[in-house]
Amino acid sequence: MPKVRLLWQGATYEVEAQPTEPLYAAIQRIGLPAGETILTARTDGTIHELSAPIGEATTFELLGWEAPEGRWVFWHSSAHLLAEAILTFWPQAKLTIGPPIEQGFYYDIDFRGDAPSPEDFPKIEAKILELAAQPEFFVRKKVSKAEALAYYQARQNPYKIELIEELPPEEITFYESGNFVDLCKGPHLWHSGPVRAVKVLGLAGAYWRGDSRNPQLTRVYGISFPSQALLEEYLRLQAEAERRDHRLLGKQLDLFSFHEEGPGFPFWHPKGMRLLNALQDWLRQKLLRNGYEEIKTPIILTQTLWERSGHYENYRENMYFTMIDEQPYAIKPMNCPGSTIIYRTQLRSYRDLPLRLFEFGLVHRHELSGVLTGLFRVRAFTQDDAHIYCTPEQIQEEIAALLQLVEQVYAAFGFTEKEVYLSTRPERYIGSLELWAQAEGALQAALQVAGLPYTLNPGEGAFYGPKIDFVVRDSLRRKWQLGTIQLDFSMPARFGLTYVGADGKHHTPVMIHRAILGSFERFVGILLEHTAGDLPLWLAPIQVKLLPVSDKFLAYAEEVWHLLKARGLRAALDASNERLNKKIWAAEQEKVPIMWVMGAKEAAARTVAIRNRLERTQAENVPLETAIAQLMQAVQPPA
RNA sequence: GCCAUCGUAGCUCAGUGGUAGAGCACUUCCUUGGUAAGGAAGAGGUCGCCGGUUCAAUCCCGGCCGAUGGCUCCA
Repeated sequence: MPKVRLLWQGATYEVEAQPTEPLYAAIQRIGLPAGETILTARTDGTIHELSAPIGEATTFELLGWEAPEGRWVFWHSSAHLLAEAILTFWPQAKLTIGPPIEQGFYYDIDFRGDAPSPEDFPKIEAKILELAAQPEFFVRKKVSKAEALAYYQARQNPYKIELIEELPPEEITFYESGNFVDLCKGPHLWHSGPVRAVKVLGLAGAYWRGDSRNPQLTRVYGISFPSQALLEEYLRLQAEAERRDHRLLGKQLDLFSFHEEGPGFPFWHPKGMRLLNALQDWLRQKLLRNGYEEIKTPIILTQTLWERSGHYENYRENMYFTMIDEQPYAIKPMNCPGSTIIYRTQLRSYRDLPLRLFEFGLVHRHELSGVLTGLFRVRAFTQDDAHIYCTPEQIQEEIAALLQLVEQVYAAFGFTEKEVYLSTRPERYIGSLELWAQAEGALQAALQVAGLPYTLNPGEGAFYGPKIDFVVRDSLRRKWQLGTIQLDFSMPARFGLTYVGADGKHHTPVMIHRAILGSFERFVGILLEHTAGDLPLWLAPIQVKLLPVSDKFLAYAEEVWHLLKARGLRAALDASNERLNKKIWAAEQEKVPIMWVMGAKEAAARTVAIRNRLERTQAENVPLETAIAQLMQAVQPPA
């Protein structure tokens, strides 16, 4: 009898098995939890259902909830349960497609004018759990095209018929579970037993095949879990994310606002500017220490410049245009063309390279009205942009230095968990194959030297060069793409940039576009959600708030206030005629990290009582000079 | 841009075919209070904008503007 190897939770099992028997039988024979915590399997890089015959494969990696493939299959089967539940209440509904997604699943359904509403969600959820508990076995059935068509013609479902018409006739499969049958290629769970918690999340309009000329369907979103505890954890995270919404925090902390007078264009309030400036000052100093020079280029430049750069051809829909003295101009959507103009102001030698020019450049982009979202998607933003001009040989060293810089910058905000993506030459590209090979090799080598694990995205690079993208995870483990490093073989040539090499001849430099935070506006939004508004001292708009116990001590408080301001500390004074409790409460609402309470004792002894919000500590009778020195120390930004 | 929902005081929200309310914030007064909201009074809105229906519209209808969620995850 042939043997197969099973890998499960770090252990390897060998078991005798017939090629014709289903995988779950072999798994069960050695006492492993097939169909319970084991959800599916992988062999040769493809998912192998537990109910499928073992076949010729000899090694199976068994996958549970922790594996993305495990959840994928879990949610795919859950989508079938959702559809089955819905058909029991809305028998007239026509199913279309119901795939798993990154967080759950959905099913697009034509309800024929009688769609469910959120009040119906509980009964749908209850029905799904009832079906799941039976449990239902997912049985794969190969059917002929004629059978398949007949089935859906009888059910008057034009969508499924359309799908079937486009499928290769020999590859049509149905999945049966309970009384439910669905056209589906799988893969699925062996049975529905592990589905123990489910939530219908919401409804959305979606067009058949994503085309607005097609009928409008109702998309029902859902998510399911193998335990109630996991569902509750998910709901807790959702609620937490809602609580941390940067749009609410921006209002609560009085940082920025949006108005009809400028949709998608943020208005920064005084406290928001303090934060934004602290961020920019810090990064500016860091870049200057790292071999960069700062530049600033105009916001409005002639249209001919953008024609030359290629933006007019490729990016026009996102650009704003204007006329000056009857000449067409454009508002810059990117900073690179301006940077190249500064490069060209001198004859550059290879000795000048690499030349690192950074610009906190304000760019405007016409985003579709429907996608604007707080600071995350705006129509005007400030990039922490830089362009590095170097020789092809210098690429690797420059990238290595950049990787270090990126690491340091992210660490300064507590973004310690990051993912790196390397995108390589696409089908449509410019530049020589040799240059591409050298550049991709340099990026790869730099990543390897830095010991950074990365995901390869073959063919996903820009047409003008390969790139590295950085994605960080915030405190709720949500992903945010921040930085990007893009090699550019196109623009230096388009703008005729050259440098004189050691051989005395002119050469074309390579241009590295790079942003670390991406945009300051978006980054502030991410930082607010990451920290729930509890910004670190070095960024806090108000670092310390002075709370006199009564207005008898206002004079002392004002004196201290001036001392703090003179030292460049961001201090505020609560001079209101309120009780201490109220002042503390108000400062808490503002999320002020440090409060100094001062009353009779303090005024007499020239001390302060320090309340630290984040550390939840209090210190009494701290001499003023000591307190100031401590504070000066504490507000120091990271290196 | 498309679909759905929403738009009432600075903020969060309640409400009605007969020209509008609460809490917080704001102003004034009382209180001078020691670690998360002291008390009282007052002021504040052409109910997003434009048009229509009606004796009468914040409410019903249409258009526009804005916000929110979704819209390339294809059995």
